[in-house]
Amino acid sequence: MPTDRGQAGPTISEVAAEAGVGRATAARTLGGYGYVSPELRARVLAAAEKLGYRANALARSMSTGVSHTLGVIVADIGNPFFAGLLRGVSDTSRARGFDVIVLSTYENLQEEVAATNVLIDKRVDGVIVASAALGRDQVAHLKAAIDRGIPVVLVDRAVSALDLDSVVIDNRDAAREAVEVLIAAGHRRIGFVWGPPVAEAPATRRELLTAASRNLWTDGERLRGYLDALDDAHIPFDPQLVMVGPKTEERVVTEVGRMLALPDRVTAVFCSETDGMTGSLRALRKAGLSYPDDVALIGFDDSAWAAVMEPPLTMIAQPVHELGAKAAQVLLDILGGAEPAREMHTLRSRLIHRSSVAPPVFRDGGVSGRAG
Amino acid sequence: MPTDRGQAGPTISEVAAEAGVGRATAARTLGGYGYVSPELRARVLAAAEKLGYRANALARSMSTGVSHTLGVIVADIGNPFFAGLLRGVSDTSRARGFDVIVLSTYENLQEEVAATNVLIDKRVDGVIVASAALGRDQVAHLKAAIDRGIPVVLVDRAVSALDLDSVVIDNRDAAREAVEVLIAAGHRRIGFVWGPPVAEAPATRRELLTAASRNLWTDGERLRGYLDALDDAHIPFDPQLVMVGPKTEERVVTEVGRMLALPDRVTAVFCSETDGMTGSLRALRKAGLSYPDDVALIGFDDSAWAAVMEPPLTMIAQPVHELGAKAAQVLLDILGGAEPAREMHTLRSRLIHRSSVAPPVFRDGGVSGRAG
DNA sequence: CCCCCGCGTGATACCGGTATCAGGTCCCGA
DNA sequence: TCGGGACCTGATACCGGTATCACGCGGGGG
Repeated sequence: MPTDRGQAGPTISEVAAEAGVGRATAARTLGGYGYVSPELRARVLAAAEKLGYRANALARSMSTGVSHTLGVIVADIGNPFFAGLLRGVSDTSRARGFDVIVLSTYENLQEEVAATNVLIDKRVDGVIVASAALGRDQVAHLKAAIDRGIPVVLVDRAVSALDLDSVVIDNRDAAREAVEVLIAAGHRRIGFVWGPPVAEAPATRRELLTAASRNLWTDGERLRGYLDALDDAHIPFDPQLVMVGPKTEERVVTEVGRMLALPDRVTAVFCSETDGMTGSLRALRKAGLSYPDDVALIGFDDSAWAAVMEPPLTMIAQPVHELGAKAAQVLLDILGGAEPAREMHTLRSRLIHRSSVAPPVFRDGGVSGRAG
Repeated sequence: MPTDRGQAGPTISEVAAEAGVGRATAARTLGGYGYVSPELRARVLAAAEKLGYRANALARSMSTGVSHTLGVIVADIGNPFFAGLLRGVSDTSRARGFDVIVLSTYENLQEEVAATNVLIDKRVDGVIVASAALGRDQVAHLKAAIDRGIPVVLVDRAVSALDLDSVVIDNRDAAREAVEVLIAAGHRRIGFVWGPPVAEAPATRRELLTAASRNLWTDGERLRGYLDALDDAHIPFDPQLVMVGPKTEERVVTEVGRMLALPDRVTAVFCSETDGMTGSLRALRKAGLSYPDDVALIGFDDSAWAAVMEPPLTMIAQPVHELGAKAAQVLLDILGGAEPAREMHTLRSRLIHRSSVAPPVFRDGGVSGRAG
């Protein structure tokens, strides 16, 4: 069926025939390489225009070995954080002529491996990944990509077992700063809505740190920041005040409710993620408490909503767009021939002071902290 | 440099050589077509395993003509609405073995055309697009894709000039229902945070409708729903109560502020998008007003935040994930050989009644409506 | 006047798969 | 014993580009 050919659009040979020149001449003209006399060039261009010629990028990639496509692997494309990051990646790569294939892993390493294979098969030029990998035994898929000559840049999460460029924010500092603000306001019973899914609640600080190292890099860093601030203020660590387990809003509600019901209850809560903040707010309401007087609040991931809450919430804003943009830039530079720096590019987050932090109030019949 | 070959991974020929069989035999084994004796099959498989063979999807696409890749064109990948939609697309297409290239247009038709061309060039098997196109003169790029045999499915926005499958929500009904709720509560001065960028504020209902037809389909539908509800209740339309122009949060703040400052001020506000609601909330606070008593509020695009506001907000929840999933499903079915239905698949949105709607209060020295 | 060189063009070998088809082997029946 | 057919296997022509190279033609120098 010659009609089928019309379907998929004209090829370079058809343009050449139409223009009455050789295939190679048409190819040189349309491909923009080699020399073609102005006269023939004009004829080819006219023929291409007439036929509506568009180069087949697949065929081009076959012979050049470059696809002008980047692969991006994130936990969840539907999460506003990753959506913003993706926008950063997408904006800067499009500006340099690259397109993006996005794959979500839902924090599942199997999916991450599968995603990597898909990208290898599709011969992307480079990969940006927010990896869930931790130990040396979990990075084989990324190593495989690199071995095949596909540069990999990590984003949002560093992976110590891999010596790669990674673009992250100062998670530890950000968490420490937030908790310091809480401490400076006089709080000593500070709950932490954390949430890596661990087998059982860690009882000691050591167990907690172990759990942290077995989980997402960002979570580990934020926990360390929390601990840093406590240590500096000589506030003893209390395992009852950190929530572990899946970070669903429902669980946050019950867990924060628990911390609020403790005899020596929490007077401040620090949330490690957006869902943490909305969950905490529900828990507060359920307990008939309000902020900032009954409990002070700081959370990760600012949004337009946080600013219109009454009172407005003090939040940590991550530079989501820049995170993605920088990752793309580093990767594109490597593709452009730059030597990989294999370093950690740390972007600064920003603590936005609004009105959800106030000093703890000492209620009748109870002391809300050991502050003296 | 034979080392370069090692870089990109082994080819089928190398596997064949390693296994000591012909290229075609290795291809049949690895490609899973034709017949190969168990013995040779085992040898090929072993060789492939040993060499770490992965098929080059580009080469495969070249000869089969299918890329197992879908193209998705949205306004803004960073927008939570599209991010959720994209997740729906991505989930269902991955389940069927398709991957996704995402392009953002930022509501710019030029970008949409460019995006379409990129997808044509990369030979995607199908396209899902939330198009900004309106008239017959703005759909050439989509027609071109279809002419080349690439099926197109519209999502979120229908395009009347194109007879295609489109997956949308009941925008008009949703808007009408929301405004009806406001009217039922006794409101007659109902502001509409709308927002298509029009040259100058339309003074009449007719001008407004004209403006609507020159803008995003969803916006037009929502405007009609607003008007429907007003008509049914015999409430005269007042152009002062609908905000036009770019829907940035800043503009919403000033525009809603204006409506609030009117002599016969607004007692309820209906917002056509997330930014509309946060902007309205800021405007309220600025005016020293609160909801639901001073002004009732209903907005589009529910989020976890709307539920934790105090009082919680009554919102319209769009089935974002389903929107994307359904679009992907329709497209994939067409790719699977199904005849395009060329119909409008309308998904139901849900009005979530919370506590931001109350009857208007009649204040000292002024009547807030003509309700008697 | 002829040769050589350079320029412009077209023929062609890739890239790495798919898919068709020719041909070799082996077995069976006449 | 020989012919025919079924069954495997491998050679090869695509897909649509890129890039190398050979060739023909024209002009300038010896």
